[in-house]
Amino acid sequence: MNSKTSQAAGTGALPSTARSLPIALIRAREGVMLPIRDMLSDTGITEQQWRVLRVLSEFGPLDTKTLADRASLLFPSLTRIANTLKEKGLVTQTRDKADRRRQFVEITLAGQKLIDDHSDQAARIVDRFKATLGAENYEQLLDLLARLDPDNPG
Amino acid sequence: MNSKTSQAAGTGALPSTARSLPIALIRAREGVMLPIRDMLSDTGITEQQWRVLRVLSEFGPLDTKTLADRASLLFPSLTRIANTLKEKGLVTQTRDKADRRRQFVEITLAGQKLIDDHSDQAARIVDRFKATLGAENYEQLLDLLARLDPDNPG
DNA sequence: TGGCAATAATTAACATGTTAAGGATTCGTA
DNA sequence: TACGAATCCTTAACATGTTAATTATTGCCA
Repeated sequence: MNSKTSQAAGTGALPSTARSLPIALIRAREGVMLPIRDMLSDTGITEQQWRVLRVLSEFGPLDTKTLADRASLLFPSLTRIANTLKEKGLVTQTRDKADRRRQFVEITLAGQKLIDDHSDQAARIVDRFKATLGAENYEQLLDLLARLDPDNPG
Repeated sequence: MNSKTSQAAGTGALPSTARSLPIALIRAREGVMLPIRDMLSDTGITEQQWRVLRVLSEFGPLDTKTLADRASLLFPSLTRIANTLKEKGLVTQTRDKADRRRQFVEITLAGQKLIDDHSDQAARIVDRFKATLGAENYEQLLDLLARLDPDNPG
């Protein structure tokens, strides 16, 4: 035990771990992902793979960089995930003919079907959290979180 | 591209991935951890190892279960992290004599020194985020995040 | 007291996060 | 037009996240 435990806000000292922002973010993410992982458990895909499919479904075929950006994944992760999804037949990957360094990823019919088959259930999960916090708080939470993202225009 | 893109709130449809709570949580965590990882880069320990040391420093010796709880780590992760920290001489581990299944973890002097040597810098990082959002918003953010944690008494 | 359920922790196996290094291709420009 | 810098992506290596199986110990109770 040291001398820096549970201070008031803004004192320039470290907060108690119980009021730590990183830990709070982890716990919240854990709570939010729980029902989503549960929903995905019978599909055999992970939350990250689901995220990639969702982005592709929303925006259409994307180059790897844009896809990584919108799905919030690092390149090395995306490389592996794209390979996995290809093996599962949920996406296809084609090389850009104009710039042979670039790749385009596109969702397949099977991939789109997986999204369609679960979008209602996913929407209910979102609505449940919205109800938990109240619509107004939910929107403000999204805004506050966005302000912590350095890549955000805000 | 499907038909379920960018709906108003509470319509029962999936939101655009740009307003997705899981993605917002990931991005925010990314933004918050960036300066912390930066601070830790010269110590050779990870953010999770830092979290474990912080909890031990705050609460004193803890059994593995309580430690996992307070540091928001799963058991398998904690097992590995505890071994790593032991090898680095930052914690010690002792078996409970009353119940030989249980282990207690305790921070060492070297571990405490690592915390002390960085607590000012860590506190400045926290204060910067507090200033970014404003103290009031910062506290509300912590409260909203806590309400998404199922293990929370709220 | 013998045996089975419950608990604490570890191990295993696989996916992802993270940083650094390496390949392939393109671009800019001297 | 040759060549070095920049870009896109992959691979490598290690740490963590996640789920399931396993081990060791304790507790319960017939």
